Amino acid sequence: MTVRKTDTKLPKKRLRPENREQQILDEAVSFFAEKGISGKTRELADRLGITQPLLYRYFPTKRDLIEGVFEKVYLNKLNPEWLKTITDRDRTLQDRLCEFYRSYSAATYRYDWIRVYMFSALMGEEMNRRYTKLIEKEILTPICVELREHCGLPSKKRVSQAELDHIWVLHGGLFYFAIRKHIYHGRVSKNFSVVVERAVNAMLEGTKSISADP
Amino acid sequence: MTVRKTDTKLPKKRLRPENREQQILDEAVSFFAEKGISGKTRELADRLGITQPLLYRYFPTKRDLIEGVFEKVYLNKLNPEWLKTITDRDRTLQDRLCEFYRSYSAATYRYDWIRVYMFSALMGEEMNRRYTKLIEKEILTPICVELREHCGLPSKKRVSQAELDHIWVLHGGLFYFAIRKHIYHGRVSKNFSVVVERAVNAMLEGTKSISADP
DNA sequence: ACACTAGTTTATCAGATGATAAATAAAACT
DNA sequence: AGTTTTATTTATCATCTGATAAACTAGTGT
Repeated sequence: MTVRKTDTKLPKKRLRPENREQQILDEAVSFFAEKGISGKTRELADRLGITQPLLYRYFPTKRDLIEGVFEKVYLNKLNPEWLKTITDRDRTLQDRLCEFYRSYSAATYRYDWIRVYMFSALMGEEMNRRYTKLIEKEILTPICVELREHCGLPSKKRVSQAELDHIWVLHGGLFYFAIRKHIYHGRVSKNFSVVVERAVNAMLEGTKSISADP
Repeated sequence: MTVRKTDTKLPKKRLRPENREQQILDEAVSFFAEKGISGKTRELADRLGITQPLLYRYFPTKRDLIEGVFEKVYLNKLNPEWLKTITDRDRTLQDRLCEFYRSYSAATYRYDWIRVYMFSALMGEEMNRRYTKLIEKEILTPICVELREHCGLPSKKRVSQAELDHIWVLHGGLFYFAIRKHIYHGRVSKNFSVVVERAVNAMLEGTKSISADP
């Protein structure tokens, strides 16, 4: 069977190194997000419309490419605005947390991000643990402090593991929405904001309520 | 360098097919949970102290072995007692949910289970989607019904996606505890029961509270 | 127009890996 | 004990896959 060359194939344009590297990295993120880290370099090259050895001009080993993908996904994902939002006591905590999760989810609850994140976590990548610790320190601990204030509790002692775990249930519960969507491919509400509002509202009211009596 | 045969090597006992198959399957679960689905058959055989071709006597292909692992992990994981616990209106909902999560977490929040579950999900395995739907139907929907009762709301209409998503935040939030522990290898509280109690209590109180005013 | 530079392809390797066939030996049977 | 059966190993294959080297050619400068 003869192959008809009727497809609109662009006359193989050459790219400048920096552009080609970016192009490869972009496609690699979406490729490995879909296929997992054991995705084959030849298949990635096919998607890019280039030959497999060309990858090795820009990334000496597959591991280097994967690391590029990880970096691209993990890097600069902590927006300094978030801490400001969370600690802005001129607004209600409900309001602040909803805005934070609106912004945070827009940044991270994406197909590529969620999946690469989970693949790297399963691989035991150091980068993942570092990120989780950073979230605890820069986001969850401040939320715990604000939560104390919201519940009318004193805030002298260090935020405990129990307090962190309590807020992790909300944080992880909302993250799990993205897992259900992008990893389980299950049915989820279209409007995530509504889910956030309800969950945050219930958590705040509930936590205040149970902090009162014992 | 000569190898000293000083190791206490048992004189290669033969197993009956059913025993050997079970032994392989048991080790395969823990092996693939750790290494992921791209774990090599030779390495698995090494762990078992057998040769790699022997695996193929019991499982014609690697895929068959993996499917055995999936089945072993997914099968019979839905305890009929759970539904009874959840719907037993002689007890407080707080009490019922805490007991359910105690039992549910003991059954599923295990290193092997959580990881194989996540690997299979990332592979887009049908088994995973089926399981998730089953959880929604047999566990989460009943909880939503009980939650309506708990909040003094009427329960005529069908449980909505919004209601499911709300309870998914709790369910996923608690599941996320296991993800943090077994996938992220992060620091978590020793006593999961305490986390459950607090989260369930806050959710129930909070949801009742926000169901009252609007 | 010619030569040079460097981005890209072609050809190929070496090791890994899933899988198979034949040889071996432990257990079971007579 | 001798024979048969079959669990297990040894040897090996075909293919895949990450990686390398050399050939090729589009673009650039003179």
